[in-house]
Amino acid sequence: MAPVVEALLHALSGVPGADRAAIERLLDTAGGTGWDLAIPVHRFAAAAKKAPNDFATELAASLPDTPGVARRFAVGAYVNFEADPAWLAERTLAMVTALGDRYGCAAPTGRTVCVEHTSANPNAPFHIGRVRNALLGDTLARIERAAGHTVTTQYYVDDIGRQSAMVTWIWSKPREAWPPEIAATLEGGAETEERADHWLGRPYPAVAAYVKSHPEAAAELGELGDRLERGEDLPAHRRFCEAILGGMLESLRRVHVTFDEFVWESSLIHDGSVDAVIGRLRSAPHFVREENGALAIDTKSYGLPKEDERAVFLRGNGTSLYPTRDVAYHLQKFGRFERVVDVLGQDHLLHARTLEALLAEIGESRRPEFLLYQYITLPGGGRMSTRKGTVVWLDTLLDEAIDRARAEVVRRHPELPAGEAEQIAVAVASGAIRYHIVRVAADKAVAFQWEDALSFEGRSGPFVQYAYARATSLLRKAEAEGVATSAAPKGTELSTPGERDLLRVLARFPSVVAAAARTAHVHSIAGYGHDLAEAFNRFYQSTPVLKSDSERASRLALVAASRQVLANTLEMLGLERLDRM
RNA sequence: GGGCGCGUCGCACAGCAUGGACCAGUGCCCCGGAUUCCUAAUCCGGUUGACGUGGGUUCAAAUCCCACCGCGCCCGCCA
Repeated sequence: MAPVVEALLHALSGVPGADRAAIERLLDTAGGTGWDLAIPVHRFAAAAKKAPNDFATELAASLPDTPGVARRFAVGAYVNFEADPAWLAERTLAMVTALGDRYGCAAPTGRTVCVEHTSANPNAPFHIGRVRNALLGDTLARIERAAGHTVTTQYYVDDIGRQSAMVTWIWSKPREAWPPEIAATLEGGAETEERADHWLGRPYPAVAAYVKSHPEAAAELGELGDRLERGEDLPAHRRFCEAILGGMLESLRRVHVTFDEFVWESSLIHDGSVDAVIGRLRSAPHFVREENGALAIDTKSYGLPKEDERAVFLRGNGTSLYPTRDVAYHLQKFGRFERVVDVLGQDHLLHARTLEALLAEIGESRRPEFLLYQYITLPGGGRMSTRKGTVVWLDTLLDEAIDRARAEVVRRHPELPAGEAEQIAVAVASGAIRYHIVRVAADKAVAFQWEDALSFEGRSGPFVQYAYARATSLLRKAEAEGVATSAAPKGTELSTPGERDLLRVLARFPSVVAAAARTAHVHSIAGYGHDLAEAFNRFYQSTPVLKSDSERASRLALVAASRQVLANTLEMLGLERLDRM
């Protein structure tokens, strides 16, 4: 592309507006036309006061020869550049081979990025309404790493506040003292058989309902919340939180989501950083004191869509609120990272704006970047809510996916040992779920559908995994038969339409990754994975490799490169690579 | 009421940032085909569209602007 830009720049010198930026913006890979690069010239023709079609014809004729460009010609008001296919093939394969795992990745930038995601309260098992945050965040972190940054992922654990206190509140009471409607939730379960998050989280919805209609219980709970914030009762509470969090993380590990660091909300209170924030907010420009002693910031000048136009940061009873602690958390992050990214449900938008306002009030100029996403709703519509009990657990979905995948594996490969079949089933299941969630743009609401989530065909994770398995098994066979792969594949031997299409998709990968990082469009990597797998499958179906003669070594090199790029794509999406499936 | 987001074949999505060959691409569904040949979780062919509505800007609008309609979310001394 760069040489073509230079050629155009040279040929268009003297035309007003024909600068490098304009050319780069207009020059694009031509869609279904079959040409590799194309540029519309209307704009330049107008500037030169000529008819667009004539201008294009003249421009095409006046362009200097460019390495890698086989042909250049005008069609209507467009100038097309057809790449020399052999040149493109050899260059692409050489690049993939040389870079290997790093193909598609940018050179290290040295910039540090913190991606905070998931951060679900440790009070119940992980449900699929929450999994979008985890998958978006985890995949974004992988993309940012590929973009050359040094990435740290953080999980902010909320162990302060009433929601978090509910579990401790109920479990700290002797079982005989539990209200019957809460105790009933334990029936049919077995402590020794269920994972901690499932077992300890069982009464949570009932507790939430109970305290709504029982003021004395609500008061007790509020008191516990305050004690926790003051640092009392913390060890017991921490044990419950850790037990449940441990279970939730187990669910997340099943879909290959892990974290570099955990930041406990209580630690920000106990190390004094929340107090420091409160002190700074007290002397902020728009500080106001409410009647009962609560402290707030007047947010009129920030244009928040809040009716009362103020953000309370300290309750009348002297305890802090979530936004206040979040300011402390962000100051901590700003101190360690150059960029700070928060993955948030779009219902937290107002909170994000409030956070920005509070940061401005204390004179902090840095801001986090927000990746906002819409929720996954129930099949009939409506939010999943742990408190309302309207959820599908991630574990339930995974178990179902594994069952279906296992059935498929056994049907296809009855000879496989059970252990290997199971391993494949697990990989296919998690791949299907990850891909299904991440393939849709974050700002699109998604209604959960079992059949869609569990699809192993078409635009799915297993589709991409399958292409990789095919490539792997082909190369395995080549090795077993002692067939050599060319170290210097000849572009002229890779000239079928299927090969050229595949080569083009391979060549596209680095710019797809760069664009995904720039826009935080995580779903575009999923889209690329499908395109690549599709191109490979078409090639595979239409072109013999091991059974070919003179082209065999070159074709094997193409297969090896495809396998490499499929591997890099799968890694970026967090899907397992399977040698067979 | 105010704010944010979304609205594209029957269903589910991509394309919108930077308008350009888009009489719009993909998957599912439906119909028909491909396995003596490297894995048929695949491939090939067929059917399916007022890009929510109306206006505007432009040589050019799914893409930008305005208004309206529909849906979702938010507007707590919850998180």
